[in-house]
Amino acid sequence: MPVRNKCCEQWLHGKFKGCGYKVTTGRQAILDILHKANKHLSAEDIYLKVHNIYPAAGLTTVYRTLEILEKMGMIYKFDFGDGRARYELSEGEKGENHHHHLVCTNCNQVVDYTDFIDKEVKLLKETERELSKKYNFSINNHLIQFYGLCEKCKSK
Amino acid sequence: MPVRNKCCEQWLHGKFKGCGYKVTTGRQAILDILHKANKHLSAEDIYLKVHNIYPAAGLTTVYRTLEILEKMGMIYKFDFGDGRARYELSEGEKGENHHHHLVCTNCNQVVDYTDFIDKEVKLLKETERELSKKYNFSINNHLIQFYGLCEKCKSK
DNA sequence: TTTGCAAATGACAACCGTTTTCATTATGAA
DNA sequence: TTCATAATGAAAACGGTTGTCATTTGCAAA
Ligand SMILES: [Mn+2]
Ligand SMILES: [Mn+2]
Ligand SMILES: [Zn+2]
Ligand SMILES: [Zn+2]
Repeated sequence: MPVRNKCCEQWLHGKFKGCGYKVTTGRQAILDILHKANKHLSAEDIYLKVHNIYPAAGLTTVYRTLEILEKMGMIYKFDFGDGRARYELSEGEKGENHHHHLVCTNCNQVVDYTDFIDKEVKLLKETERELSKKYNFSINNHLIQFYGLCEKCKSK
Repeated sequence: MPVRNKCCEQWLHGKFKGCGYKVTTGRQAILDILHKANKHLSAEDIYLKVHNIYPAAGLTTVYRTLEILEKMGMIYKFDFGDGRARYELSEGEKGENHHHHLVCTNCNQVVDYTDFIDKEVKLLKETERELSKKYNFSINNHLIQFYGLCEKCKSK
């Protein structure tokens, strides 16, 4: 029953109840792990960490919780090409933590970047608008990843 | 032994031999399917089509051929989130067929677009340059996908 | 053309991340 | 505290992909 982010508990309860979900020990532990992690965790990564502080937890619950958290918009799910999904907190309903990725195709290291997003965002918005019109899509998200070799890998 | 793109055969032979690969009936059939397909095919899609014109072919060979074609830069491999990889011809070494995608999150329809790429390319190049410098990455590819609802799905 | 050998192949099994099943347990409203 | 129901964990199932291995094929050399 370890809940680190006491501040969020009220908000969490409200958010979960609003969606018809119960706030359980396992779910709190998983959210806590995601809050403390600054990396892109796989389901198993999360399972192992949760298991440390709450040994009764099972991998199935991790998958189920991640599924509803994604559905609620609280986390993002990514595929970096290594055969397992990665998860990352979106920091709220509006995705305040939205960013893009730099992926090393050799060692799978992933770098978040937000530095150049301002310029990008302008063009993305425009592109979204034009694409929406032309193809009759209602666009509500995008994925941008750059692939290459990280510092270590390119020097080999 | 059905080879539709006779024109490419010479070039194909050279390209394969240059990489130390043999030109086999199965490989030709797979490349032929990819040439004629204007959609994003899964390994099984390709297997079924190949099987029609060359019944001896097996799924394993499809996977193996796709792997070397990707390594050679002749095809792109994509993940649109439905649990299976999709493949698409890159039309040559330099990837002349590079484009971006619009993905319907409801029915998984995928639309290629190149219309607005010119403007995008300019910014992408700049972003790549800055990211390369800042994070010491050598960038050689990118993935851009917009997610939303297609015409049919948004009207439900 | 024939030969010889390494590369390629196909049937099948194994792999592994994820999902489903089902009997048991925990949550939260009354 | 009680109770209906949602959530859970263990285990099995699932499905796309990869590995194994005996057989076949491409193709260079003779
Ligand atoms: Mn990230
Ligand atoms: Mn495409
Ligand atoms: Zn690397
Ligand atoms: Zn759709």
